[in-house]
Amino acid sequence: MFEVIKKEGNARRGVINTVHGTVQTPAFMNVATCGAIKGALSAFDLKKVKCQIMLSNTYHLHLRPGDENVKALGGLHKFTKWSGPILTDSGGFQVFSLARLRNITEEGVIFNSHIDGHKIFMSPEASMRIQSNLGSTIAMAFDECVENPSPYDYTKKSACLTARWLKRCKAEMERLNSLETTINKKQMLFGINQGGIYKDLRIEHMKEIAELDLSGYAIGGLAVGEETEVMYEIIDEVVPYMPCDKPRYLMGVGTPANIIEAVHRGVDMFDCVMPSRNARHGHLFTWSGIRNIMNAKYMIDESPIDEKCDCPVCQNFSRAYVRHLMKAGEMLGMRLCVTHNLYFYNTLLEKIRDALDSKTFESFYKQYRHQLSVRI
RNA sequence: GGGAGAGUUCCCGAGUGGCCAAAGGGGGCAGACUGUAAAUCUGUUGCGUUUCGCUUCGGUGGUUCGAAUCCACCCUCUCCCA
Repeated sequence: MFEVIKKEGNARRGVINTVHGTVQTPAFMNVATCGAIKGALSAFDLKKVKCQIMLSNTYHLHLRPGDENVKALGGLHKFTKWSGPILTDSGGFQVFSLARLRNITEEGVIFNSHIDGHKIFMSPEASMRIQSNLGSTIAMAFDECVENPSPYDYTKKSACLTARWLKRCKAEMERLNSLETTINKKQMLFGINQGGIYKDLRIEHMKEIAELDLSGYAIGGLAVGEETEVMYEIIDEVVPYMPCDKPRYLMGVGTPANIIEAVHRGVDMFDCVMPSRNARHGHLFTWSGIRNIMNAKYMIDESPIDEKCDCPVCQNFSRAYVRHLMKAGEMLGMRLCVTHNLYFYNTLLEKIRDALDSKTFESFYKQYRHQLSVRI
């Protein structure tokens, strides 16, 4: 399933083998919450931006078009025409991010749909059933994500609940994978570490879930309010307790600098809405730093978004043109920006892998850990 | 030639004696965004020596303690009648 090929310090170069193909790690997962990259990119476009693995969302696809319908249509791969690996997030984060009125119990969570407000019940079993219907490559455990900082006692209670839920997720997934009608009978399950900003809770929780022998382990509940340095400290504390022979996934992170720092600390997988969302707002990542293409200074600038980038956008269009499209509200503007940013992220991870392959990651780390955050 | 109406800040447009440097949009400028309720949200948009001063609501003059707001004349535009 997963193999570490090379190591440099704590950083790891690996391969995940799945029924939908291999993922070279460290890897960035391209976020297609509702089955499409926001900014009008399809599965065909994902190939052009060097995407290895796509991420979609249990909650969103459950609400529409409905996971039963996706199953009837042959599963998410056939539906979206993305044939590579897909990871589905469990909906746990949505409970955290969009449910003001929610009721969390041992059994699960009741909260309101963001579309029409109707009551939704989500539980470990329900999340697993939905993800099984979607037929994703990797299913995420249904967890509770607490904001940082949260009180110690609440965080502890929550982490314990997430651990109990994980056992239910595993049991339900095994049951579903054994059914004749299941689309992907080799669906993998990743557990999620929680514990807020408390090191003892994080470690205790990680030790407990590591025993379940899942396909991979994620660090959740970070980049949700705490200082960046605190996030790095938590990663440093937790990684030693994560199984060496399983992929490590830092959920929802992050900036290019965050990713470089996390790889340095032993993380293998990432996902983040930042490259796509920020692109839609004209905020572009380059090898020289961060550029807001909407700024007036690009009005008559004929150079590409990034001179060092060989993406289709930088190979063809000027800053002035992209800026114009964005200012004019043309859909193409967003599409080009999202294309560039995802290409940049996927290339960043590719360069990280190349550096690990050639044992030069340490110098790569020193060169880029600050440079990519500079505003230009 | 006769009648009616209108001219407000970059644009549209509200304001009809003081609480008006002037609502609200748009546009401009800038910022935020981390398992996507986000093509969203926030700030700013006359000048300056900035808890205050100056200039500004078509122009000129006037009334008033005080005028974008009232009066007179002028200019421009729109519509209706000849």
